Order: sequence, then structure tokens, then C-alpha cells
Amino acid sequence: MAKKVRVRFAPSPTGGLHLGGVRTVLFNYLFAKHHKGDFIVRIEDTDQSRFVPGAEEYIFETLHWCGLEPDESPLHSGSCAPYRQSERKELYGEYARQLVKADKAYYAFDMPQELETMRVKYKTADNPSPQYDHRLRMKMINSLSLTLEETERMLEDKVPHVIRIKMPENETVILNDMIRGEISFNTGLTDDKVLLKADGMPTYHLAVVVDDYLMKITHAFRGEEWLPSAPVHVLLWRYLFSEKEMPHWAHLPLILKPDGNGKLSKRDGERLGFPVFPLDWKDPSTGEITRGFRERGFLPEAFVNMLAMLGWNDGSEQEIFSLAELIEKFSIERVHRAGSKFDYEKAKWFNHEWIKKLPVDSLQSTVKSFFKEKGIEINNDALLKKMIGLVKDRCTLIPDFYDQGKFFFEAPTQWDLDSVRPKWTTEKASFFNDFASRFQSLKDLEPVLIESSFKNLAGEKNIKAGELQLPFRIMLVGEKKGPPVFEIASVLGKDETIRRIQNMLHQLG
RNA sequence: GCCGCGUUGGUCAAGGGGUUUAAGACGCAUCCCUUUCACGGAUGAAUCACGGGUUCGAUUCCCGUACGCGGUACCA
Repeated sequence: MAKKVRVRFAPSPTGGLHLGGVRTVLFNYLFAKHHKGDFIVRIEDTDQSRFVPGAEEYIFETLHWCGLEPDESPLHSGSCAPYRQSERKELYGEYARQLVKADKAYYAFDMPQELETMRVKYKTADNPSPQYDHRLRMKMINSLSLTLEETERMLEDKVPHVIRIKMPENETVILNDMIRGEISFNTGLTDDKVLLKADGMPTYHLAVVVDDYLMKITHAFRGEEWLPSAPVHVLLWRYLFSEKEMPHWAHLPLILKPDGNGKLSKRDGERLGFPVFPLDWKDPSTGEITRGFRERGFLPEAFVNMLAMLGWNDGSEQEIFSLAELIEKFSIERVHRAGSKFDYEKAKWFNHEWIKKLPVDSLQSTVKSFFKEKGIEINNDALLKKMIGLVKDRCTLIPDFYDQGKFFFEAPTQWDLDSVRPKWTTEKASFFNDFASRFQSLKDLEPVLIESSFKNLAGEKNIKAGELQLPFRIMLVGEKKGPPVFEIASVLGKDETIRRIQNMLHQLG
């Protein structure tokens, strides 16, 4: 049975994108691709005041970096264009008025102050947040409490108004969630949500239903925070279209902060020193920068892998998955119901695993541009490749390549002489003098040959080779780090190695 | 308050009535390897929220309680 799967991702360009949001997109994408369906991106920009310049571009750059290319979006014109809500505005009003005609919704003329008054007036200890619902709506100013003539006059006079759904007093609505199973709600407990705002723009509730219908969405994923308003969406489908055509819902669990409880927020990132956005994001109004995983040195493969494992696994012991494998193995039934805490240490582990796994060629450009940022322009790609091959197993994040490998491109300017001086002798100095000339005459720079030459000479001079290795390292690297010394000497070549030996011999006087 | 959703080690989690002395991973500790720093290898400490049922038997099913989270906006 060839079921056409269309899943939608509808970001609100309010600036940045939280981990939870990216994971929701990822699961959207994985499900769609697993079922060979379409992945659709629609932009929710209903509230102009919250639309931030650059945010939409940020969202698409994130998708691109992660490899989650949409099949339809404002950037890739598709069959259901336009994909920005502000460009679809006219559509929604008609559906809202259709609901009013059918007595499933009504005009409400209450001003913000009147709503505030209502909330204060009916507030009790038992009911700290009174709602605009079936118990209160006849006490408010709307087409239900007003006469037909009064309503018509107000509409003619263009009195600002919204359209609210008329929630049934006491009905049970059942939602079948792909992750949680059957969930039932009593309609009397939900307020009469605004569907169309005074400016004519739809709220999320109306837009999501209308768009999913028109875009023929078959499966819809969103965060758990939407569960409480799900009955409104079910009812809207029932009133406007048909519940049979309603997409299958999946409400994904939240990503929580590592310490304490609650949703992971931007603040947690700053407080605990890890990124919470996929890419660096600069809020244009405040100038505030939120650090991203990419700039912090994460590979997209690792980032995607890490997010997927937060709330999903395939039941096996496998933890490292490529995007292609995730698509192949993904199953919505195996998504966890409970929220999960974000663990930065584990996130770094994923990145380390991916750096080890990926071939040198795929790391090359990322490492190169990072060195450039640090002021080292690499022109010798052959050297770059050798360096990456030598150090990648010891790098957790991309910046580690700089710490582990910068000495391949720049001779040390400072030496950790303190670890050499105490045991330094004239015999050792003479060893290195002799070694330099012996090194010069080596036919082959295989690390093992360098090593045996080094050790033979040490034997001839009756010095323990081990005691000479540390000084040799300091000569080439400047400090106590990096891959095996003979490997380094091999890559550095004769001239550079000898220059560095002599340079430090000079330092040591 | 009300409504909804959750609850296996510090974290991510497998397991969904007995074969579990409850997998695996991250982190942590100890040891080995390495005369650099790492990687790697080995070992170890650490978990079924609580109370009632159902059952011969419950971590697993049911009901309560507690706790956490989410919602209760002309925000999404």
C-alpha cells in the first residue's frame, strides 16, 4: 500500500532554534524519508511583532547544515505554495467565517482590558486562571451574548473583533497519538480559543488545521507542549473537513536541562558552558549571541546522531548512526514518551566518535577553515591531510585539531624548557648534534627507520633512548603533546626537523 | 486550582509477568598500555519513586499517592 506521507515542519522565526526544535524537525524528516514521503517546511510568521530579521535564513541554514533538505518550502516552490503564513492570510478568514455560520465559532468584541478585568473578577482560590469558556462567554461581549442586530451593527462599524471557537460544554474528544496512544479530553475544560485575531491573521490553532488540510499533510509532529490544545485541532477538523482526513499526530517529548528540571533554555547554555543552538545566533535587536554547536566544533553528523539518540533508539546496542542509517531504522513507535535531559559530555563523545570514523577527506575543509580563523592559512593540502590522519583520533572537537596539530604548520616559538633543563647534559646535546647529521643522511623517512636510527645512536652513546624522546618532542612541538615523535619528524621532513633541533640546542646554550 | 503527559543507576537507556545475580553507552574510580598528551584495553561502584491490588510469582498489568514537566494568552 503506497501511502503518501507528507510531514510538515513549521518553525516560527522568532530567533534561533532550540535543541528540542531541531530534534522535532529531525524526527519529522526521518519519518518522512523512512516512508519515502515529502518533508515540507512552512513558515509561521503570524505575529509580525515577533518576526526577527534573518531568522528565516537561519532556519534554512540549520536545515542545510544538518542535511535535512526540505522537499517543499518557501525556498523550493512546491505544489502548495505559498508557504509563509503571512502570504496565506486571506485563506484563513474564510474558514473562520464559515465556522461562525455553522455556529461552531463566534465574533468576540472584548478588548484586552476587558479580558484582563474578567480574569481578575472571576479569579478565586479554586480557579486562579479563569478562562473565556462556556461558563463565562455569555458574560462577555460577543455574537452569542449580543442580539443579531447589535452584532451586525458592530461588524458594520468595523469594531475590532476576533473569532473564537465555541467549545462544546461537555463532550469527549479522543486523540490517537502515534507515541502515546489514546488520549481523551473533555471539551468543557478547554477555553474558547481565538482562531482569527483582530488583525485578520490566524492563530496557530486555525492555521495548522487549514494548512495541513490544504497541503494534504498525512503525519504531523510537534512538541509535547501542544498536547493540551490538541482537542481544539480535532474539533476544527471535525467542523471544517473530516476527522478521517486529519493527519496522524505525534507529540514528542521535551529536552530538559541537565541539572534540575524544566525545559532546556538559552540561559542554561550560558550558565553551564555549552551550546544550545545548532549555529551561532545573534539576536538583531539585543545583539546577544547564542553559541552554536557548529561553531563550537561539532560535526553535523555527530550533532544529528546525538539528537536522534535523545529519545529514540532502535533497540540494539548501536549508538553511532549516519543520517542514512537513521532514515532506514527510524520508527515512531520507539520514540520515548518521557522527556530527556541533555548531557553535554555525551554530546562530545558522539563528536569524538564521528571524527574518528570519518575519513580524512571529509574533515579537511572544516579543519582548514578553523585554522584560518585562528590565523593560519594552510596552503599545503598534503601536509594538512597527513596532520589530520595523525591527530584525529585524539580530537573531540574541531578546535582540538589546532591544539594537536598547529606545530606542523608553525615552528614553536616557545619551548617547555622546564621539563628539559633539569636532566640536560652536554652528552645529550652532542647526541642531538650527531642525530641531526645522521637524520640528514637518512634515505627514507619512515617513522620506524627514524626511530631505529635514533635508538641506535643512543645505544652507541650509552644514553637511554627514553630520556631523549621528551627533549626531541619539545624541540619539534614545543610542549608535551601530540602524536608519536617519530611520526612528527617524518611528516615535518629533514630540513624542518633539523632546523627545530638546532633551534632548541641554541636555546639551551 | 483545574486539565494533560511522564517517572529503570548521576545522565542516555534495553527489558514489558518467572531464564535478570536488571543489557549497553556517557561520566566517574582503579589498573594496564604509552618515558608526551591522548586514544585504546580491563575491572569496579551505582538503578526499577512510594503504597495498595491482580497473580503461584510483578521492575513489567491495574488503581491510588508523591514528585516532575507541560498547558491554562489576540505566543508559537
